[in-house]
Amino acid sequence: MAIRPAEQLIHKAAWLYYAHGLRQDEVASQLNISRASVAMYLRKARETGIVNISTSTQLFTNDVMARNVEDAFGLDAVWIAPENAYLADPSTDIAVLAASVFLELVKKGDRIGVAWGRTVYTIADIMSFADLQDVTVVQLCGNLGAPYSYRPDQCTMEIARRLNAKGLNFYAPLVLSTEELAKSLRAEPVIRDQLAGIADCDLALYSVGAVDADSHLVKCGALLPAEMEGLRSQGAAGVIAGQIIDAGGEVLDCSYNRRVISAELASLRAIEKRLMVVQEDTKFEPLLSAIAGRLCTHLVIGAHMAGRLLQYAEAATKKAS
Amino acid sequence: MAIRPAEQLIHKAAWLYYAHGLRQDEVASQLNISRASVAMYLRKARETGIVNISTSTQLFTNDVMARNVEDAFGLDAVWIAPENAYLADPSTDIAVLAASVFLELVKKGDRIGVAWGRTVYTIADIMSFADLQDVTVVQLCGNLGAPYSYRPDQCTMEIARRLNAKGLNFYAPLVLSTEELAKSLRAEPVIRDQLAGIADCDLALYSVGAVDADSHLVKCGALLPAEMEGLRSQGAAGVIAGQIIDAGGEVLDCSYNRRVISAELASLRAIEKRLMVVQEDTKFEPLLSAIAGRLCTHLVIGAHMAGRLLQYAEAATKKAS
DNA sequence: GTGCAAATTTGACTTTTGTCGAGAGCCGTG
DNA sequence: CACGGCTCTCGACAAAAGTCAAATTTGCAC
Repeated sequence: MAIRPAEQLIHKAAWLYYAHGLRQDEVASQLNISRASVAMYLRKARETGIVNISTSTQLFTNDVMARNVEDAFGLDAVWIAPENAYLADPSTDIAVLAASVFLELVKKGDRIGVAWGRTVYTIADIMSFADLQDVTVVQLCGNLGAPYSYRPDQCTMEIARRLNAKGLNFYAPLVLSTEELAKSLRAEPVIRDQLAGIADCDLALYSVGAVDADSHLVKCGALLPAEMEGLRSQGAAGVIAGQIIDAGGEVLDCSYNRRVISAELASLRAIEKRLMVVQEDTKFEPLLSAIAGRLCTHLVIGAHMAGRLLQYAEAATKKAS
Repeated sequence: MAIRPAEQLIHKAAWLYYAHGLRQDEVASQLNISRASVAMYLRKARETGIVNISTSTQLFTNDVMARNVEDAFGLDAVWIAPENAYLADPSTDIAVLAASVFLELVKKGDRIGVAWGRTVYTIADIMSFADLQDVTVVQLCGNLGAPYSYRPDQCTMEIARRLNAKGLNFYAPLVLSTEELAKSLRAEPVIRDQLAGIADCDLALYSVGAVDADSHLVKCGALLPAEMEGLRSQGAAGVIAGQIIDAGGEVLDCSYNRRVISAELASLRAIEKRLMVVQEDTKFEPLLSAIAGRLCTHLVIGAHMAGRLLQYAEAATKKAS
């Protein structure tokens, strides 16, 4: 794509307006266009990441509670969205915060792994645009036709689009009907390369799923409610990138997991920054499992969840002493 | 400085407005303050770097001319401000561009070396605020009481202030009256550490000075016009961080240079990214010397200067063939 | 060339934002 | 405790930015 003249104009308008601080009508007269056009160009500039407006997330890290959670669970960084707060929809607040944190963690040239779920898609949806060069977004797990609009490949592609980055999709289903087929598929060069490339990521973005009938795996038909219940009694504690993990944060030994095409937990752990975002309060145990399995170094949660984590940590300390 | 309640409010207002996209009156009602206060908080948020508005400098790197200059002189990156352009004051444009480029090059945790001069001070003055954590700004050369408001230490401190970074000043004059004194001073632990720390910088920001009666060195009384003229006939071609360099970009062997307290050129060359900004068209030869001495890897200049550079490169190529 | 659809641009209008002086609250001081 | 000096806050007005339907241009197939 060559630099179209329109693009040039957007750049110039954005430059004069944001860098030089001219008013829209001044920009308009400099470029010999109407002010309305300038307004439109500026909107496009914001939407395409030519200008970047980012707010510091300091407010949320400076929180004493965040520090405590970091210390108690040995995490690199924790952000806590105040839930009692002044917003209509508190769960959106976590996603907005997560999007800001995510953008703050991304560096030029990074390779980013993205998993799938309602949370991740919400983040992708509200994330502002940026113009990162040389960034690659890779999908962490296979695809699943979802009844909703957030399929794994869509999460990946949407985030790639927002960052002006390259998106790398997984050309495989998340779960297959037999273990043999899954094994063969994993051996396919295309898939194998994709799986191997996951460990090279600099940053991962995912949430953790609950093991219940409301799970996406159930809603998307990958598992029946009864199967899910069965897995739970076998020790299933959470869902990471489409895989079932136990309370220790390890892959549960079950047929389902063997039929899944997804990132190996070892590959995920090889990623330096693992950003986990948890919106729902019901995901307390799944989150504990993920932390236990060292699947998360950076965490974005709500104030209530943070409270529960600290309470849990305190109880554990007391018992130990 | 503890987090004052006002600061907290600024953060919240900025967060609701910029991250959540609420209108000012909505923010006002959420926080139970008047809309006028919100507007004021938002201005403060922008001024203190709590929110960051940055425009992509792509427009200027994508320029064909910039690419040509990069290739012709083996530079890592070149930005060219269009001088024929739509702006009242073209020389400001270079400084504004330089400030944007500078902010784009700075990374968290960086150590930044800053020299001194009208250009550098102009950049510091128009640079927008940012909230970089763990950034250190160090002064590249000794101090000089200037008749203007841009003393070396002020350049350093102003940039540090804008970045919300730590500023490290040089507690020494730029030039001493005897070589012996300069030598002793350089051996002082405080000064020695400072000088040694320069090579550890990740980024340097400086301009190059001309060898004439208009030079800062003359205006600030470090050198008499006649002395400057004398140095010129001895091969002086430019001024870098208060030192005289020859056409090859090496330190000129002269008494003045031996009396100066400033970064060694070898230390400067050890800095990965050396951002040089040249506003005045008269600094053509000095710039060539600086490039010859590999004192610049990243360059911000005006279109006219770029034209002269390319013309020069072309002539040199022709002569060679 | 001609006609049509899509994209772009514009002027007029509405909404949102910036600004300023007045007034309220706060604190150390005489 | 009254007094200035200080900062913070507010209401009202002016300025700027966003929006939309209509007009214009552009691109393209025929």
